[in-house]
Amino acid sequence: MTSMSPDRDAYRRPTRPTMRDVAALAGVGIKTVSRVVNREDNVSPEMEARVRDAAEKLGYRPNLTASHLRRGDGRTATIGLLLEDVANPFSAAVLRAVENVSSARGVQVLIASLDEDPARERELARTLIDRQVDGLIIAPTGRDQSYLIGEQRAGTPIVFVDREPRLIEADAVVSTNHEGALTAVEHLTLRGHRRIAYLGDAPSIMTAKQRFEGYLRALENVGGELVPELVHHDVGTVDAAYAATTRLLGATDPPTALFASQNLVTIGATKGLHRFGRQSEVALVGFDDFSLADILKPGISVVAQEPTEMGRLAARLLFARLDGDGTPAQTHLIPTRLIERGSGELPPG
Amino acid sequence: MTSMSPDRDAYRRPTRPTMRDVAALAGVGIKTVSRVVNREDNVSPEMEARVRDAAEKLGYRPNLTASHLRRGDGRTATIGLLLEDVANPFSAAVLRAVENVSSARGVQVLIASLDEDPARERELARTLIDRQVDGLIIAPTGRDQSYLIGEQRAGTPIVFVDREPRLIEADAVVSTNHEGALTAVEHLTLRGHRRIAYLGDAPSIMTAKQRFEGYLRALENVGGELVPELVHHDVGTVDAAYAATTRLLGATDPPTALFASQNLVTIGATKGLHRFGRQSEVALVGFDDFSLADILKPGISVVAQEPTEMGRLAARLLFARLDGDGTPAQTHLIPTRLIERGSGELPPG
DNA sequence: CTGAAAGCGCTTACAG
DNA sequence: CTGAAAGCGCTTACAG
Repeated sequence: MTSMSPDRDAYRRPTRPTMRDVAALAGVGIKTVSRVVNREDNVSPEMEARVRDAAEKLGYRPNLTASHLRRGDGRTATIGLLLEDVANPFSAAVLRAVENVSSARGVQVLIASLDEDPARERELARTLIDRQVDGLIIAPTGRDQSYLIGEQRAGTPIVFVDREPRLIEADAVVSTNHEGALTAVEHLTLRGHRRIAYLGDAPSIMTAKQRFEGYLRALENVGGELVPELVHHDVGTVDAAYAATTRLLGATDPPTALFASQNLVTIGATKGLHRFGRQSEVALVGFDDFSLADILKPGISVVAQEPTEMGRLAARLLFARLDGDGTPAQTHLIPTRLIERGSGELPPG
Repeated sequence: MTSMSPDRDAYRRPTRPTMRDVAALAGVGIKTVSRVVNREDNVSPEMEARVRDAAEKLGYRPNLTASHLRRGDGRTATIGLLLEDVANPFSAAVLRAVENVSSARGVQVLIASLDEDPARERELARTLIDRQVDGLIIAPTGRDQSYLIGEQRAGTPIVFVDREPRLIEADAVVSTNHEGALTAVEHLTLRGHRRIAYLGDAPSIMTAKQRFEGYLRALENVGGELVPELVHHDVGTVDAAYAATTRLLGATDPPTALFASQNLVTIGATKGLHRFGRQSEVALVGFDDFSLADILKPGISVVAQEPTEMGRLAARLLFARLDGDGTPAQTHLIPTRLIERGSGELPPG
């Protein structure tokens, strides 16, 4: 005999031993090997020893993919996680929390970044479902997730994180975006600021829109009016925020305070302020906390989110569905928390 | 007829339509459905239309898991990625780079964090391989990866990233740890520092050991001697580094400079220096760059790594193996780069 | 251009 | 306690 499973010599990938090979070497039926591999009862110690020896000798490893295909529940012990950008600290914290909950259950996580591309969102969601993930956690980027209704009905639970579902009913875990932004900007108006600039993502992104509306509400509450020159939408990166801040500071009538609607934007704004030495003159409150915000001079005041808590809850909700939870879908609001560190407490010019 | 694939009504998961269901509805053979789904040639437009209609009507989605099982090459278009902690910015950057290369090839990424737990490393590596990943990229935590030799021989290519393989020959992509640390500490000795503290991970971690050796070499080069009180091993988190820095600063004969051997440690040391207002007196050079290091006062000088480049190269090497590359395994050294920002240029007290 | 039969590696459902 | 047969959803290898 020259090789196991001889028919497969033509394939590029070297042959791996199968249960059949182990059974043949041990001189037992394939079902007995299956029993030993799966630690089922009703195997004599002698049989078990023979099977284990043979498996060891061949370097046998079970093919989980084949096993899942045949198993009754159709489960693969894999979930999919679609986030904006896994390299963003917020997304990375969500990912890590989801991983922790999943790994405690022996479930693996397939991840992908969407980069604000709705076409990519649909394609990746479909691909993951076609790969038989047991469930999906998604921070959607498009304005319509109705394409997931069929999958949901077909039994794949879907949980939204960070951003709410649109045109589909599903569990969701999101920050109190409107209230958080309102709190942040009120913190500035309370100190007398009226010329408060807004820096944030395109309002097509729901969270950005909600935060912008919180900003508007805070202005309204003090009878302030929207000053178009102070509003910068489509600012979603460190560089864009830096550039926008530079422009704002160079204007004839610059703002006395900035509200930055997400972590990268806050960092870019901070860099802009430092670049022109204005960090102790122009106030700044950011949405979402970030590393070292407390060490800068002044410290950066933020409305902090709870990405770890959000990821953990999203994963728990998903597994609850997989465990049979049939209660109506619900949106879970995770409160934000104002952290005063100095930059948000600076008085107007 | 009340349901498709009637035998499966007993299972918890609602039934999904299969190729058989589509074939039955379209009134064609299952192989014709397979041809249409896989966009093979030799299908009449009429047949194709009937199949597409039926698939659409049923909401049919192909089961990629079953497809992979039967396909000749045994590939699943999935790779595994095992990193220290996906929430660490270094790991997150590696992950994102691997994802970019993979997604361009239509390959999905299964990720997991190892948390410096060798048992977890072995278990997760095995699990991923049992799930039929096409290849594995790993930043190992244990001191022995010989357990992977069998898998490697059986055809699963393995590429190491950040940390070199031990007791197995495989491709690797690592930073010039020794040289980088040497450069960092020489940068300090050149300015006259002799009492230079070391803060870093347990030397059982190869990269930490190499960086520590670079530190030692730099001291030797100026005839300096190792001062045990200045060496803090087993410092791997922000909090631990903060605590160690606090102790160092409170000593009767404190160091004039610090070398921090990774990003979290540098951040913790920075916090410690700021806490006691010593950031402009005690010099600091960190290994691995981090966000906002340039905005702090003084800016934090670092020896920067290239996590994005490392992840990209690791993924490319893996796919080259999958494409048949049979050249000997090689370790690729990615140079580090000293960035002067102020903290590393402070003179000795 | 089309489809029936066999099989991927495993588990289920039985029979002994 | 053990194992032969059938089948998970699909593709391969053929035959027409």
